[in-house]
Amino acid sequence: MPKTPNVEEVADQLHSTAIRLLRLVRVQDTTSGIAPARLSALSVMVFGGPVSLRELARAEQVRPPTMSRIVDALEAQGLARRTINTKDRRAVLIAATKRGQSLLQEGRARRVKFLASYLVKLEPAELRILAEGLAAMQRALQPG
Amino acid sequence: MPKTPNVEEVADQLHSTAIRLLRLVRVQDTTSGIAPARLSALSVMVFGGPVSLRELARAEQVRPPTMSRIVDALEAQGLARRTINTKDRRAVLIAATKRGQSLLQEGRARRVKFLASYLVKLEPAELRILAEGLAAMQRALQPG
DNA sequence: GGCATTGGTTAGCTAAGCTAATTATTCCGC
DNA sequence: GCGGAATAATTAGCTTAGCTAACCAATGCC
Repeated sequence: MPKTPNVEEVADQLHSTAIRLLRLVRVQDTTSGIAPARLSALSVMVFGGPVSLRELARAEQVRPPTMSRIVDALEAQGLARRTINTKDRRAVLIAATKRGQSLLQEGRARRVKFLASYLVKLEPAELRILAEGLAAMQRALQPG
Repeated sequence: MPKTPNVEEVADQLHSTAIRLLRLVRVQDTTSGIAPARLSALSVMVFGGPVSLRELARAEQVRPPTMSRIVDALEAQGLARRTINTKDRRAVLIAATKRGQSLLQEGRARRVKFLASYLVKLEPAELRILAEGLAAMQRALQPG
């Protein structure tokens, strides 16, 4: 029976491994031809559905004026669209276009495929442990 | 005996969990009063020792001119220092100052502590699985 | 109906990214 | 050991991404 690991130490490992992992997959994004901040904002719309600009800004940890210009750029590239919110005409509803959706999905698939190419080095048992650890982490990060 | 999970699916979960995790801890960096790109470059020096500008740029996936100015800023803030490399006088050696080191370590500690505050919600058995999964992931990401 | 609140944009700044061009070494071939 | 190619860094000048302050438009509430 292995001894229970120290929480701070696990957090430390987790932190640096996450950094390394994203640094690794980030290289794949250069192919997409879309700037990181825009890609990230687009991803929020694609996975969360139409959102107001404020929500989008909050999700991206950015101020509204910053997001306003990112959305300008996404619109100019035909990847997102502002639509009027009939419930509250102050707010806009921002949604990804078809093209924005597929572009994001392709980029994401590239990242995931690339990451998977590292995971195939693991034994089935290791992969299973990784999947279980991941599930535990997701529970931990859950709000509440 | 649980069945062996699908590699692509694990990669997918891993990817999105890593994104979520870093987005979560990033909030802690606002306290440090140092911009993200600088903090990240500083971290490379602190953990890897003195490096040339090119190495630093490569590590950060950035072009040399960009890194040159980040180092300018770090020097101006008294967090890093360029020293001459007597072996190759074209190149500079960039190192964190004492103050740069402690500033980074404090920031890192804040992030880790914050992350740890989520992990305490886990049962000892879950934490152990997480630690094992993490070890597997580190093996997978290892170059080679 | 008037006024505070809320959502978004505009203006104007700094920081962070890029390419192209310049300068200073180093390396290499002869 | 000299001259040219290659390499390390910086400078110049551009775009994108971040910010605050100021503004306009719609909502909401007494």
